[in-house]
This record gives sequence, C-alpha cells and structure tokens, in this order.
Amino acid sequence: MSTVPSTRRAAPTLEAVAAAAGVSRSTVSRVVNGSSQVSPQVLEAVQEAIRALNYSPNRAARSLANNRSLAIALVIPEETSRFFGDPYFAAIVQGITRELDTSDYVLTLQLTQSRPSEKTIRYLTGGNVDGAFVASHHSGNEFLAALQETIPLVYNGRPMRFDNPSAYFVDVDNAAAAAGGTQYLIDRGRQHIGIIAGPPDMPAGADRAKGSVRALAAAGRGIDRVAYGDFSQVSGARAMRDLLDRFPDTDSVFVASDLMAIGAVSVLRERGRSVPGDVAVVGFDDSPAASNGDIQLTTVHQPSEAMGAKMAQMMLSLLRGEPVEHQCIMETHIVERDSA
Amino acid sequence: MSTVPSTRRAAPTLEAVAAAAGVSRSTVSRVVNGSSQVSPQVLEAVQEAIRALNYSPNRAARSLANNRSLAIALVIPEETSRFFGDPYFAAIVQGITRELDTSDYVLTLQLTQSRPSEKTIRYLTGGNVDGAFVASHHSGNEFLAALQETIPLVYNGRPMRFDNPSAYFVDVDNAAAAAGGTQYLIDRGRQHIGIIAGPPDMPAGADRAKGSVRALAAAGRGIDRVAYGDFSQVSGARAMRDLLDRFPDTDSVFVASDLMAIGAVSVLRERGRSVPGDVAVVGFDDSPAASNGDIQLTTVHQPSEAMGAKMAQMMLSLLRGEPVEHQCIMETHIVERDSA
DNA sequence: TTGTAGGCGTTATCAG
DNA sequence: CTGATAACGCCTACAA
Repeated sequence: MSTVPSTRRAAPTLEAVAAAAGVSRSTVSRVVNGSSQVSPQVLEAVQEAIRALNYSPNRAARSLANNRSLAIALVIPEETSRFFGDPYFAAIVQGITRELDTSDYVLTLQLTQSRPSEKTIRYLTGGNVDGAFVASHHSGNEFLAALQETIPLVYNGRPMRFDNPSAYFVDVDNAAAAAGGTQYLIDRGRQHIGIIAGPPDMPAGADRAKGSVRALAAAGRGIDRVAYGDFSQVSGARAMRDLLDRFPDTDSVFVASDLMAIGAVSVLRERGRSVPGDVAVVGFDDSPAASNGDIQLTTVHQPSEAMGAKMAQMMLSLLRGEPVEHQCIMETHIVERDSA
Repeated sequence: MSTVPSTRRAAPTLEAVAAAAGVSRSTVSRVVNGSSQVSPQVLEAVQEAIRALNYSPNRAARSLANNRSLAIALVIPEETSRFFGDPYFAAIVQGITRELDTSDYVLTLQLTQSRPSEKTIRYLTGGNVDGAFVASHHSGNEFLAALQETIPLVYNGRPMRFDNPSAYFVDVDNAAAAAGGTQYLIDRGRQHIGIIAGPPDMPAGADRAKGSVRALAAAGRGIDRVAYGDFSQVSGARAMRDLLDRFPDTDSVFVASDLMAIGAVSVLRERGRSVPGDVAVVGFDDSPAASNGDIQLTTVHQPSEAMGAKMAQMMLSLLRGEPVEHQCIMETHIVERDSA
C-alpha cells in the first residue's frame, strides 16, 4: 500500500520567466502567444528563459483568463464494442489526434451510449469544451442538434438527419465510390454480382447500397442479390451464407466494408469456393484488415486517417472563427489486390 | 460557409448564486463542495438558487484555485488499430468512463504509438492531468516509469517490467485462469490438446501460456502443440492452420483470446472439422465476440468492464490520497457454451 | 515596444 | 456557521 507521489514541485510561472528574463509578465505573455510586438533582443532573452526554466503555460489559468476550455470532446454515441471494433474509427481517431497534437487543444472522451447522462450534457453544454467531434455511424441524436447551438460540431460522415444543413462533416461520396467498386466487377466480366450492404439506417450503409445498385442497373444486371450486415465481420459471414443459399451461382460480391468482406471470404472458403476464381470480392475502406488478413483484399480505399485529420482542421478553423465549408468530400479510389 | 455560434451566454457564477440566495460566495462554495458547516436553511436556499440558475462550477477556475486539473489521461501506447480492434480494451474503457462519470474528473485521450511526442510528455508531466491510466498489452515503456514519479499511474494488466513494484494495476490471475480453461478440456477427455498462445512478450500472453502448459504437464499430456498469435482474429486463424498442419490429430485447443478462438473456429470449419465434435475450442475473455458469432464460444470469463471500473476506483482513491493496494486481482470463471 | 493593473471564477484562510 | 479577502496563473486594455 502507498499513496500518491508527494513531490510535485511547483511549475514555473510567467512571473518566474519574467524575472529570469528581466522583463514583465506581459512581455513574456506576448512572446508565448506569438505577438509580433516584441523586440528581437527581448524575444531572444525571453525564449532563452523559457527554455532554461522549461516553462509551459498553465492551462487552467489560460482557460480562465480567456474563457476557452482548450478542450474538444470526442463524443461516441455508439455502442462501445461496435465503435472499438471498427478499424475505420481507429483511423479517424488517429487522424484527429495527430492533427490536434499540433494545437493547444486536448481531446476528452465522451461515451454516451444511446442517450447521454445529465452530467454529460452539462459538461458538453457548460463551457467545458470548445467544440465536439461526433464519431458514429448513426449520429441522428436529438440532443446533438441542441448541442450544436452551443459549440461547433464536426461529424465523421454525413449525419442521418440531413434536414440539418448547418452540420459540419467530412465524408466520401459513398454512392459514387460503391458504384465504382461494383463497376470494377462488371468490367471484369462478372455476371452474377451480389451485394453485401451495410445497415440501411446509416448513411454510409444506405448510400453505398444505392450506388452499387445504380451501377448494376446501369449495366443491365439484376439488383436483387442483396444481403445486409452491420459492417462487422460476423455479419459479413452471415450475409454471405445467406446470399449463397439464395443465389448459388453468385460469382462476385461487392461488400460495403472490409470487415464484412473478410467474413464473406471465410464463408466462401468454408463452402469450397475459390477467391477470386469462383467468386470475386471487392471490399470497402482499405483498412489495415484489408491487407493484414491471409487474403489481400481488393477494395475501395477511403482516406480514413486523413478524414480524421481534416475533421480536426475544420474544427480548429471554426474555433478560430474562420469561415468553413460545411462539408468536405474526400477522394476514393480502388486498390487492386488479390480478391478480385 | 459559416462561423461558430456566437450566442454563448455567460454561465452563472458562484457570485450570481450567492446573490440569488442572499449569502456570500464562500457559503455557496461550501454547499457546492459538500461541507457540513452549513445550516439547514441556508443549505436549502443555496441549493434552490443553484437549481434555479442551473449553476455548474467552472472547471478552469476550480483547477486554478486548488491546483488540480480534474483531468485524468488515458494513455494508449499501442498501435491504434490493435487497441481499437480489441473488445477487451473497449470494455476496459467502458468501465473506466462509467466510474469516472460519478466523479468530477474528465478523461483525456493520449495516443502515444510507440514513443510519446515531446508535447505529450510535457502535457502529462506538466500538471495538466492528475493521473493516468495506461491501457496496453505491452506497457513496458521507459517514459512511463518517469511519469510515475509525477502522477499516479494505473495499468490494466501487470506491467511487463515488473521490477517496478510501485506500479498499480488490476488484472486477473492469467496463469490460473488459463490452467482452468485447459483443465476443462482435460476433464472432458480430450487427448490431444493444442494451445494457441498470445505473444510471449506480453504478460497476458506469457502467463496464459504458462498456465495452460502447467495444466497439461500436470495431467501428463504433451506440451508441444503450441502456436502463437497476437490476440487478433486473423492471427488465431493462422495459428490454427499451423497447428493442424503440424498435428492433424489435434482434438481440442485452448486459445488465449476469444478473437483468436473465432479465427481458429473458422479455420476448423474450412477444414471440415466439426466444433466441438472433432475439435473442442475454449477461448479467453468472454468478450461480446464470444457470444455474438455464429458459434457460442465456451470461454474463460474475465470481468473486463469491472476491471476498468476498478482501475478508476483505484485512481480516485489515489487522488484522494487514500492508501491503495498496488494490485487488484479479479476473479475469473469458465462460461460453458457450444464450442467445448 | 514595454509595463501596470484589473479581472477571469474558485478555493482557502482568516476573523467574526 | 458565515463572510471578507487574498491568492491561483494568465490575458488584455490602457498607459507610458
């Protein structure tokens, strides 16, 4: 048994730096905040003092003085295991933190499951964060609309309730990207193309399905070979079984996520179908899962980490009060590997 | 295009509440902080005012005044996709946040990949957080040792470098739990028992392997049917293939994680072995994956979410300056389902 | 270009 | 039990 370390030496303050550099607090403050109103010699002296003392500004004091929290929330209105299970989210978070690392902002984690607690609401709306990222496939939460009146919100992916035109988000053109992935199969002469779609109640699910169906229809193919999953691996396996049972002659599938595609491939092998020989598979995401498994997945690449970084950039711009486009649609492309 | 919402009305302060209740700031402060030094009538009046104004204390001011940040870091010194891919971590984080929700503390996310940036180090050591959770399978980072001199650290799982006896952690008895899981197979008359172990350079990997081997040896069984994975599903599949190739007569496997067990099951099916008929499979974790797949996994349950909650409780105790046991070992048990 | 002074919202130390 | 009053560390007019 033991208690906390007690030797927390007091950190140097502006005052200390000022003394060391032989100037006033104000001057040091100016230097710290990058004001141009400082003479070169003084600048140099102050910077030296800062280095010498290993000074770093006190966040609390800063927050208090300028009425900003210097914190941004990462709101996850998603079942935790789903959020954590999806490599897409991992990349998004990675991108956000990478970008935020170059700023003074800190990311605070807010798991809200379905509906947020009283405490969370107060936290979010009580001036404790300057903005919030909403990381979710769903994101149709009513409380988020209210929150948006208070602080800037940036979503990953177009929010479901798009009657809200003031939402900020970064996304890809899911329909077009899915159409492209499907067209890839068409172009390679596949005749009986199936679709493993995501949940129709999520934008990414619905849009990808729509795009894929559109491509099939345009090519005069049947559009009834559709099964649904929830983006997870097991759901992909289940959907593949379903598809095979209903349409044994299926010779290819466009799958709305890599995770589902991997599940699909495992079922195909279980049933003795070769990939891509008997059945070609195109995934979506180009997540690590696509290239780490024992089959290299041909898939529609979306720049997940860059999307996270872009979310952070939008947020930082908003917080600076700069004008920002409400949506940022990023590029996708097909990555050819072994599964199709 | 648009800018941030501008109507952020000033939040009520202690001062305002004091005015409304007809008392001084000090008194309100006492009420807010649950001091017993307040007369019932005053208490009532103040609480009423707080409710009426929807007052909530300003964190920055509080931090500044009492020199605590009211923030705890969640440090993830792990490849992001691995962290996010593991339902065990999801449960841990869930448990931590659930417990923290009842406190004044906020959780800030710190992805450090391999080695933390200068900025992260300054953040962590610069009084910006009052403590840190270290969430990782590895956790043998040299900088964490230094950090521990500054703020209390609580690990999930015994840290690798156990020459550090002052570390706080919550864990299960991995060796005993794995021995139990293996014994389960022995008791059911399985003759050729294989092991799919986790990485030997991680405590959970090494200890589970050790326990499993111990049980086999005690029962006079061979201990050479071992393959290694990294806890992920694909690695489990790979290991199962390896095992089957080397020992085709294997009739059961103890697998050190549910994810790997699922991978193993998929390979078994691919190879036409029935589960549990031909080959029985026991997993480890009892994560959602164990019961959500198309086979219900028999597995060693560890109370992941409770472990996260316990981590938070330890941290809160430490921050209160209370004495705390350095380690908390939680109970495991076998959950019988369909795979063995 | 630099310094002075006041204030941000709390907590803590005193008196009363 | 309650109320002044002085910090906490920083920012920002305003003055010099």
